[in-house]
Amino acid sequence: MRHEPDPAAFDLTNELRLVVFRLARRMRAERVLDELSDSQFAVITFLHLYGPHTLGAIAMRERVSAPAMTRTVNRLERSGLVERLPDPDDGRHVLVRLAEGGRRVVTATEEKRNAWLDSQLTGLGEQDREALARAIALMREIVSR
Amino acid sequence: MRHEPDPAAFDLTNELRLVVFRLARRMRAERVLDELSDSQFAVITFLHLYGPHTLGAIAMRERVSAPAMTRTVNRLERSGLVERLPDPDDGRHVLVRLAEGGRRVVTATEEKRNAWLDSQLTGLGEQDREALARAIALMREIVSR
DNA sequence: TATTGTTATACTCTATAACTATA
DNA sequence: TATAGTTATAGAGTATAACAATA
Repeated sequence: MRHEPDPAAFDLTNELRLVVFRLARRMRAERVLDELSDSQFAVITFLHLYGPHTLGAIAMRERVSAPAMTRTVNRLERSGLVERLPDPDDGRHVLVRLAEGGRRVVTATEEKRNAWLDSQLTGLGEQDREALARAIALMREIVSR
Repeated sequence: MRHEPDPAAFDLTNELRLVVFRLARRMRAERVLDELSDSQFAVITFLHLYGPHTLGAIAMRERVSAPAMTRTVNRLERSGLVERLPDPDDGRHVLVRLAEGGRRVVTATEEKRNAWLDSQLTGLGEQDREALARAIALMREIVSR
């Protein structure tokens, strides 16, 4: 712990927290399918990033109960966005895999959000881009610890 | 639209999107009260930032229906986190104001999140801090457009 | 008449407990 | 016996429609 608090350092922390929440909120508003709940979208995004996982692993990652994840996966399966597969190594496991429809929703949403964000970043000078790249690297390090 | 896509610019956009979502998710995990739902916490955070608002204004800001906000405010009121006040200017309005208990929850959560984030930022060099400050300014500009 | 908020009703998401199938 | 997932049940969040109070 720091014994002499540094007001400038605190401001940096506090403002980073605020702006990250606000930007995340703004980007989340860029949607492709309004019918898809946040929980459902979080699952297909996770599967798109990290590949097929067992139902329990997804539930743990999303910090919801197994029954809640069972229902979320049921909805996604009925909508054709994910598939259930048997695990050849352990008959108790259910592997959940992104289906073609799910992949399309995730990529279309990513494209829409990137397009919005990109439009906000146009016209940035080289120094701004470098600062942003450095800040992104710092934030990546923080979240991957 | 850009006719010759710039791969480096795209990477910057894409990685900013990803890291902002991840950092927001990680910070959101730093909680004070597990019993408080996301909707409830969003309301008291909004009231803390922007002061008392009518029920309808909060519902619009949070993009939920008025009946949904009525119920959320009911819970918060029963928990002693907010208060309903009459609007002297318009008898149809209900002003919702953060109560002392709500203020404590918001500030304790902010402090916990800032403490976590600050601990992740310790040891940063001057150049990193400058890059971060510049990136924060850029992101603030984006969200306030 | 139009607006603000609440109540009525129905559906979704969530959790805990009980159950089934597999290890 | 222990573990992974599903089903049963109940509580909370959400929406639309109908209503009461106020402008």
